[in-house]
Amino acid sequence: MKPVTLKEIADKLNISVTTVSKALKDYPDVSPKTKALVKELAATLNYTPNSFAVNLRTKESKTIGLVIPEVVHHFFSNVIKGIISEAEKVGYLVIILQSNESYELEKKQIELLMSHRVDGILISLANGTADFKHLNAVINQDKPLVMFDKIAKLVKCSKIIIDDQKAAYMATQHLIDTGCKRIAHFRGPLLPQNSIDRFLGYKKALLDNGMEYDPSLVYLNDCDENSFDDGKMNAAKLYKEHNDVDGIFINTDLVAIGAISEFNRLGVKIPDEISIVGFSNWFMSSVISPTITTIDQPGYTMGQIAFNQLYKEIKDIKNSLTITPEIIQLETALIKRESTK
Amino acid sequence: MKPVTLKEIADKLNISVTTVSKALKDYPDVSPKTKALVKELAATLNYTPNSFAVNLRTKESKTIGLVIPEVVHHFFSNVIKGIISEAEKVGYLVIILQSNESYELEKKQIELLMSHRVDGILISLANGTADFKHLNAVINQDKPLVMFDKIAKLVKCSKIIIDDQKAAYMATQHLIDTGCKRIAHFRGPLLPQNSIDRFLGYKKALLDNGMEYDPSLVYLNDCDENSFDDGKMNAAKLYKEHNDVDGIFINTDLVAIGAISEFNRLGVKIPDEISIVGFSNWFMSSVISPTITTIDQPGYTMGQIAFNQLYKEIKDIKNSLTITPEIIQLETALIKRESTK
DNA sequence: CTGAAAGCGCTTACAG
DNA sequence: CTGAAAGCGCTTACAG
Repeated sequence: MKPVTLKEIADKLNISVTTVSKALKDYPDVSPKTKALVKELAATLNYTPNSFAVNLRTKESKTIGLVIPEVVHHFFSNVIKGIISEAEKVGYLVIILQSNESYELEKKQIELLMSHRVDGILISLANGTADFKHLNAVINQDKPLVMFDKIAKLVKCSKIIIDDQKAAYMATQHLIDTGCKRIAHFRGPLLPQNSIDRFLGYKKALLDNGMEYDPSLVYLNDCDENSFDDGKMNAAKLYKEHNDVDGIFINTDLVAIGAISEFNRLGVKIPDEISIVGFSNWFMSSVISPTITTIDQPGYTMGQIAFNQLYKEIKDIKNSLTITPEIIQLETALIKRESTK
Repeated sequence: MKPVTLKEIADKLNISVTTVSKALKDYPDVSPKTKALVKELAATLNYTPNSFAVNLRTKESKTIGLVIPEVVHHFFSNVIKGIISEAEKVGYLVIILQSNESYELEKKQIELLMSHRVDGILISLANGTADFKHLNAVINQDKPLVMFDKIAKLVKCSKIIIDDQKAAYMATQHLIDTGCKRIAHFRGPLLPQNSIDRFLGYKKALLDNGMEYDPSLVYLNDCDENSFDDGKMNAAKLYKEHNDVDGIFINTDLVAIGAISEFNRLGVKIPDEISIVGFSNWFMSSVISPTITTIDQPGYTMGQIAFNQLYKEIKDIKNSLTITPEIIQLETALIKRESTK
């Protein structure tokens, strides 16, 4: 069963394709009678415009691309959900691609999306990304690009973020306020901006409170991920190297869960012997034992706002307006639970 | 900066568009010299074919649609990952839409994908879906459709599933083997085929072991979801109504986690007073306390196989072959952990 | 080996 | 109010 075309409707009604097209789009210069006839026939024939032809004519696909480091991830899947739900409201579809935290793959995915001529691109950077040519290439082709969560400060585009430094400060301050005297930090990978900012927030909180900053208490991950195993490994290392540590601020809840699992295994009592604050408020953190004190990061909202910003820029470019990049910062909150006193 | 077209290349080289097109696609009837010239210029100009035009000509978009009940979901996000990664290998892009477990939305999403003329559709049904017209409409338009995990037996298309009945039987048998005498079942919502099959497996295991099947021990969810709160609520109800129950087979790990949280709150010891087996092997189940005995369900593999089956059918239809629907069943395994003896 | 021509299905500026 | 015509950028059967 072949899809119905404008021509078939036109032929059956003995009018021109032009008139059919205009009637369906409610142009004012078509008689109500013709409009009614056309619309009725279109409905009974189940006509839907051939989007390939429409795309070619209008040069837009009503489709955006999303490049994300990892789909199986509590925070990112919430972002995806927020993006999809907003896109739907305005008839946009979302193509999702993973970078697996790899710069090479991220670059490839961007090129793929560009060659498929999506109307705009949403991206959260891979941890391995340190070069931004592929992103600037998008902007240079007048294609809107919006970054969220994991951004590059040097790329000139809109960014939806949280204040990682402030949130990390809040987390560390909470450890201090609840009596911790020697606080370590699991920093995650080296490159990403939010690792850097969270680290800076941690450090600033220590110094502001007159505490010593000891670089040997900052633990990096081996590779470009933030995994459960990173938490286990760093917890084991910390336990051997710095038995006097009584608090840890950990980059990501998943890593915190790994650390807790290791401390449980070692018989280290949380929060009596060591307090832990995570980051991101993964669902898991509220059901694990002990439940984890963490920073709530509004993934769903971030997705919604990121899409809407991109959509705005798509419309602006269509209307030949110049885009002025915006930085939108979302609020975070400390969620107190059992892993701190 | 406007994208480069074939015409521009042709003009610069003083040859025809036809020849340029053929040269780029390595047609045998173009001289090696011309090919080299064209390819070189195309590369320096950074030419990429306009996919809108290609789609219109070839009537295919190299894009598939995926309709899924929920993105923020451990099992489904693994499936998504499997689908995307396989699609990428053959140059296919994936548009993801959510049904939110609603039949109405699912129907709308299917229509959206059809009107965007994706090459095929992958779907896992919403719990609320009991009518299959929207799915048959896809098939009737010769568009390949492949279902996975949550399927409709009555729709004639390929299906990638696990043997839910057998897996549920295995889970229940494990409870029996570890000494449970009175076993309840949290069944989830009423409609979906895998709820039905898991229930049947549970019942069969009881009867095969000469145990009584008591319908009052089967707990349904209030709405069409499988949530943490369903687990809490049903656990609370069960505790009041059937204090003698010493084992529960629970439809989904997330619900099992809710139940465990409630039993922890009530001071019911797991597995000493009550044993629990979940379903799906969510990551969380391996880190919560107690860790949960469950059925491992290979989401990533299921996604890969589902895409490859769809891809095969897309190619078959392109070659005017008739599709013979296939049912592919994946193996599951019981993962023994602390929530059972 | 090269190219003119038709056509995929639509939209829209223009003429009547 | 209606419609002929051009064109979006490509592919491919056909002619030379």
